[in-house]
Amino acid sequence: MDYATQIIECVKQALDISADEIEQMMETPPEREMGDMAIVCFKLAKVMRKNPQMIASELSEKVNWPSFVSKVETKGAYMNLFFDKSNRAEQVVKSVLDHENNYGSSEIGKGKTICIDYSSINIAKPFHIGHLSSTAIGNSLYRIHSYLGYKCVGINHLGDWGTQFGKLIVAYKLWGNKEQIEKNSVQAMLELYVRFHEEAEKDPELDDSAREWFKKIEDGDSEALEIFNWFKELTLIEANRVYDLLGVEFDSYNGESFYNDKMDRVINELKEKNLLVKSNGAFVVDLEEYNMPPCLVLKSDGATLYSTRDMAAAFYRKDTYDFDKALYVVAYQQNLHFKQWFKVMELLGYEWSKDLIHVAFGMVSMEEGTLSTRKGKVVFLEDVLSKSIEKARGIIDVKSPDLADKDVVAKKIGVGAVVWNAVSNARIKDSVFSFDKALSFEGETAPYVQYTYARANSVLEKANASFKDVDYSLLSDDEAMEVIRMIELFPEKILDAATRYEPYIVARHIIDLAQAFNKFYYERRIIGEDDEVMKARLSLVKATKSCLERGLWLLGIQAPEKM
RNA sequence: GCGCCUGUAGCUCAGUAGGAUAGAGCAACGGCCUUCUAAGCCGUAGGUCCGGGGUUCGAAUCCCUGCAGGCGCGCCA
Repeated sequence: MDYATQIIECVKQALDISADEIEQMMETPPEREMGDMAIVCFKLAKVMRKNPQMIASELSEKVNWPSFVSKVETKGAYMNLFFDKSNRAEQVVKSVLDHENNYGSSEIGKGKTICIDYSSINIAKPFHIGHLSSTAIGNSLYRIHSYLGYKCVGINHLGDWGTQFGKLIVAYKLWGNKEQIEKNSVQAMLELYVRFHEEAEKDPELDDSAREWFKKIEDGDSEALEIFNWFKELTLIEANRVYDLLGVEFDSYNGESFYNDKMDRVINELKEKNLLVKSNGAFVVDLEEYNMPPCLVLKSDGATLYSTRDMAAAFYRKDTYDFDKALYVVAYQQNLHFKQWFKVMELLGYEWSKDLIHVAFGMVSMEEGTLSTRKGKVVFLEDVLSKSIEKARGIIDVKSPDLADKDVVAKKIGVGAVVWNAVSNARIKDSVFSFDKALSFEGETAPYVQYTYARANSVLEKANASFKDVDYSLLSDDEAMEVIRMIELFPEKILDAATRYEPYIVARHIIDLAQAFNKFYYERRIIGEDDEVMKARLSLVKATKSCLERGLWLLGIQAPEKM
């Protein structure tokens, strides 16, 4: 039984209220000096018709506190409980060391499946910094949920369908050549795309011919398909370089084109259930009753739309994976889109429509304005990563000239610093991209956590100690206790991150842990102290190291042993 | 016009399902490397929690309203 439930039991015996009510009164004090746990008595004032301060002081005497509570202090309406330090240190540190690689993991997701739709890049378009959020957040949610026992299915819902491919083929046939595309890949495709839009302004006939070529793709024309598939292949080769750098993997690359022949079910069901109405030549589902504009399902020329495809994909995923939840890690610009088709699924009568979750995130813009593929105003993610790695390498050359595997370490740090930008703040926040910020290695950053990790590792390597018969009462100093407090909180932070689909909760927490550790490291000598003290402190170092590594891993960031 | 989101230190952000004196990082200033990695640590300074009402013993947090910014609103995705 954990501390909280034991305390609840004891309080319950002295007071005639439910465990739930007691739990609501409990909280962690803002400052460590105030104790390890607090019970707030304001709420009792009304029921007991006494002032809360008196209630607190009377109650503190009345309750028969469990043995691990070493002291109870009342302060106003607060009863502050202090726990026995060695007991607590032992419980926390041991549980990390006993579960070296899975502290904080659980089985709450056992037998459940979660589909996560993330990254979802477009074919023939650059993999730019705007894709970092979806990719990094999705990857982190994948890891967090896996850690909690869920079976995850990572889906890269490729944008490989639409008239833009007609445009691209037209542009390629008019101004492109094979060598150039082979050589510059997506960059060359992007140039063709940009040129198409420039020329199409002068010559609107280009748009017609683009539509024709897209029709050819749809109809399976061999020349059209050959070019299209070639572009797709080249784009994926390039994207995979970035995914390799990021350490991101997918279980499926089924994108829009995959669902092209799976639309009938959506249309038929909507017809059967009388949800489809004709409006201005197109077919829509009316959502006025739900205070939303109509959801377009079929264009007036009979072609399907984005929503249609998403619904077809949802059916396919439910059939194939039987998910308990399906997450869509997609920018908030598409809030309405998701709200609409989720509602349509509900109207179709599928109770699992409640399991469809749009995990929205904020916009990344450039200092000079928004990103625009059409104008070619983009920053390639690969370039950002390369620059970051290069910067890390430069710092290593100065600070750790004797380090082995400099390039490997530089990669971990450089990539970590960039990924950190996407997973360290609440998803919904907009951000403006700048190299200075993206490549920051100081303060609240991944390199800071990585540095702390490497530091901890270095101590452990030098000391080379055993962890048998540790006297945990030697970890009673404030700095050690603060580290212990952070480690203790780690598991619930992971859970919190999962329920809110917010990786930043893990990120924030490992920063707090790293800060606590660095202070401990600075204030308390580890090696060279009395043998028993050293052993106790080393076990705390080891536990910290393990938590930092797990935390970084959950965010999709690697931890170098040395840096 | 309607809908959704955001507004906390100069800047970037936390603030635990209303609770104790609102916290970090960056930038600024001042300290700390003959001892375990200074990518670090300590200190100083910096706040009308956008404004105004309300609910409550108690509000950055909940409700109403105003302001500012962002996003979205039928044949793109």
